[in-house]
Amino acid sequence: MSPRVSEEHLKQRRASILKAATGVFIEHGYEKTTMKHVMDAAGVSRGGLYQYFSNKEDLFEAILEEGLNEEAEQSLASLKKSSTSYWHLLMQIIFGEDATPDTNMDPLAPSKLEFFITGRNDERRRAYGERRYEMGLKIYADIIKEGQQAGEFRTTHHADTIARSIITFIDGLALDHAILPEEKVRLKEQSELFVQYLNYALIGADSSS
Amino acid sequence: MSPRVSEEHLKQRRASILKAATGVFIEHGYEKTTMKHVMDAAGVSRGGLYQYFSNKEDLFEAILEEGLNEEAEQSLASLKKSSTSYWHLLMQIIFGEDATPDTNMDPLAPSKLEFFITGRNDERRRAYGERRYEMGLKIYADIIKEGQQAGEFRTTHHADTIARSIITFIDGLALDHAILPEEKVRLKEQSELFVQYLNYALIGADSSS
Amino acid sequence: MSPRVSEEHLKQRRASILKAATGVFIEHGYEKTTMKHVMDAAGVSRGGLYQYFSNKEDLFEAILEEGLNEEAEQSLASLKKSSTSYWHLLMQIIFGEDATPDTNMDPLAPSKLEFFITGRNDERRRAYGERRYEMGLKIYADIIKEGQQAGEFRTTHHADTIARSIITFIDGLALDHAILPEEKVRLKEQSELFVQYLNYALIGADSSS
Amino acid sequence: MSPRVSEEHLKQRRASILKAATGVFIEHGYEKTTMKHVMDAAGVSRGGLYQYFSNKEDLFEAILEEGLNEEAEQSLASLKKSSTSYWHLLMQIIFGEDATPDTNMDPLAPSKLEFFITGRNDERRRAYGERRYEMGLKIYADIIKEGQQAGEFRTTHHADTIARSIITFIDGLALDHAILPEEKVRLKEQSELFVQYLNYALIGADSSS
DNA sequence: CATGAATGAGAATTCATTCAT
DNA sequence: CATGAATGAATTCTCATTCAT
Repeated sequence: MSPRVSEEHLKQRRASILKAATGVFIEHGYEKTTMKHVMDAAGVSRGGLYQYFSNKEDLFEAILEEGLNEEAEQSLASLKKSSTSYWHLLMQIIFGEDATPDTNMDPLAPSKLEFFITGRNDERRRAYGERRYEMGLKIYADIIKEGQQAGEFRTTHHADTIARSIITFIDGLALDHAILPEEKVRLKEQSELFVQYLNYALIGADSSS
Repeated sequence: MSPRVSEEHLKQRRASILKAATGVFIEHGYEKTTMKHVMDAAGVSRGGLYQYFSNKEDLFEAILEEGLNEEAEQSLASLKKSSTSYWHLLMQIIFGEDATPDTNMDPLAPSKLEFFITGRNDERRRAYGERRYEMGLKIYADIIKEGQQAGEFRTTHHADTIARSIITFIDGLALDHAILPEEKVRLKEQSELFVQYLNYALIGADSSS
Repeated sequence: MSPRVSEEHLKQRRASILKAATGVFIEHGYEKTTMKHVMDAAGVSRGGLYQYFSNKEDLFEAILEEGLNEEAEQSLASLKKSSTSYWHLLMQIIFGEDATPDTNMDPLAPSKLEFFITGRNDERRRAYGERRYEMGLKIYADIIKEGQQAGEFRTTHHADTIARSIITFIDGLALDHAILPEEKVRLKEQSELFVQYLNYALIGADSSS
Repeated sequence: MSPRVSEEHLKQRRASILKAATGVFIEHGYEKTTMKHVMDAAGVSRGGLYQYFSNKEDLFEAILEEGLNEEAEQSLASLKKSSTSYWHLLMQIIFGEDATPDTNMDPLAPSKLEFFITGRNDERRRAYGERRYEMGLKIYADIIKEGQQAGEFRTTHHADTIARSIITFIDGLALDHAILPEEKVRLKEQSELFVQYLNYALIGADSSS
């Protein structure tokens, strides 16, 4: 009744395919990646691959979900540790643990953009994208709202609008970073300026970093 | 022998293909558009189409160039008329004639993003994207610099950094607008907030809209 | 070592697979049915299924054999009970117990036709089909011959030819019934006409039902 | 504007593909035939084949239509020439020009049966099959009706029912002929018996062979 | 015996691009 | 110049069957 191959093995295999696929997607991008690429990278047969993921879209979404889980855990952890201030918490969520603008970017980000842009006319994909957007939005908006209630942030602007702007900016950066070489995007400088923007919008005084 | 067909005719034919193709790219996006789509929309034969544009990429770039020309002319014209202030000029370039944030977006924008994102590993395309980025950057940077020299803008930030951020923000908006329904992006609200910040960063007084 | 699992159990398992498979073949037809369909319907694992039947063909033939056994038993039983007349016996074998044309048809018939038609170029399948044909033919032919010897049937036509015609007609009906909706085939009317045909061929007088 | 390749050439090419495909379908049957088979037999490239027929189903239906046209013309021609009697006309339509049961059968018949049987759960195919059935039915039914009105045929049975039985019988013969070797089907003997009965049912006199 | 993961041959279909007319 | 027939490389996906556990 129970599978002869340990469930652990299955999970590992799935994970290894996912990992290999992630690498492939990073290298070739979503559109250019073929199932053959993944097969070769993961060392799986055609049928084996399709056993785990019924098509490229499914495969990519699985990767997205994985990422989501990681992010979620991370931000949750952050939330708890960062008692100092809502501002600091926000910075942590945006820039990671050290709350400081840096040069690192999710290497899969370009493919993600591709995935959603090329699929913008597909109902299913679109809905999926919207759900993800809402989730991200909520995280930022909630913190901002709490900060406003706690009196740390000013209420001049809707928490929602600011949250949206955070996403917009991050998306914009990801986009430019995907297309342009680092020396043209100047991730760090732009991020710093953006932090100032947020500081202005949330706190008002010019106490930038 | 002089050409059989008047050069004028050729130009017109080319323009009509370009126009039809633009519509097709807007509707289907870059990747999903096939040469057949364009042929049908433009009422050209396969061979005819290839006579003018040697492949899909070439065709799309031609459309991009056309757009560039229009924009260039427009901004040049704007430049001349807008004697009032550099601020007003900047707004005009960003938001068009009326210098006011609105809901309109270049309908071809999503396809442009597609074009550059999916082609990010292609040397040729990448170089082309960079050139375009530089051109856009220069326009914003120049105005900001001039505004700074004229004393209208403060020099707290590098003109260049602000110019980049403008592009990043616009790209981010375009991206989200491509993927999400308008009620989720809130183009106008986001734009207004951004303008407010720009005003703060360049001029300083908190004279929000 | 004696077998671990009782032979009874094995038989039952086999029978349950066969039953489930029959349902699947009826629903999807022979070609469209996949082993997966059968597995799911029978609640057997892939390996389990192959333990009992080494491939789809084997599985289907097993079903055919089962059917054959049933039919054989049935007709044998009929043979014994029906002492009234050879005519009545013939009707019973063709139309079942009540010896009357009705609307019922073997639901598996369409798949059987598929099986033999699509496999007509396969030596093995062809031979199998021929054997079955011969068996069916013999049953009809024997009764007719006996009826002729008993003087009940006239000898104008070869028993063999009439027997063949019975099969041809039944096959034709099964075929049309498989393809067309009942209201187009008119099973009953056609059957009645056919009975008349037989009556004509065997007895001659127009004493139709 | 007009094609550079003569329309004649196009038709010929299409016809040649159709002819080659017919041969392939006769040899392998509908299901087993692949587009590759057709390509090779017709000496067309993959793309070329798909230019003319968008898939296997389309291709096969085109062949069916061709056949229909031929048959239609033939029967129409027959209709006109055969002034002798309705009976003779009927025989001509069933058995061809010479109005005599013989051993010839449409070599494509098995594939046709396959096509409709394996596609019996497909809405489109089913509808197509029904349409064809109706057409065939009408031809037979009309003649019988006319014969009845002319007093040549008796009205004991509905023209419609007899027409259906003719089709059923022919289908049954085609089926058995597809599966069994000629010496088992005995096309000729069966046909003769059937004709005899038809004669009895329509005319009544027992003028058997 | 049972299990179901893994295999891989094979089929269908699409589309950019070429080239004879 | 214009035309559209022809090409064929590429890709996706399916499924019967095998075999290690």
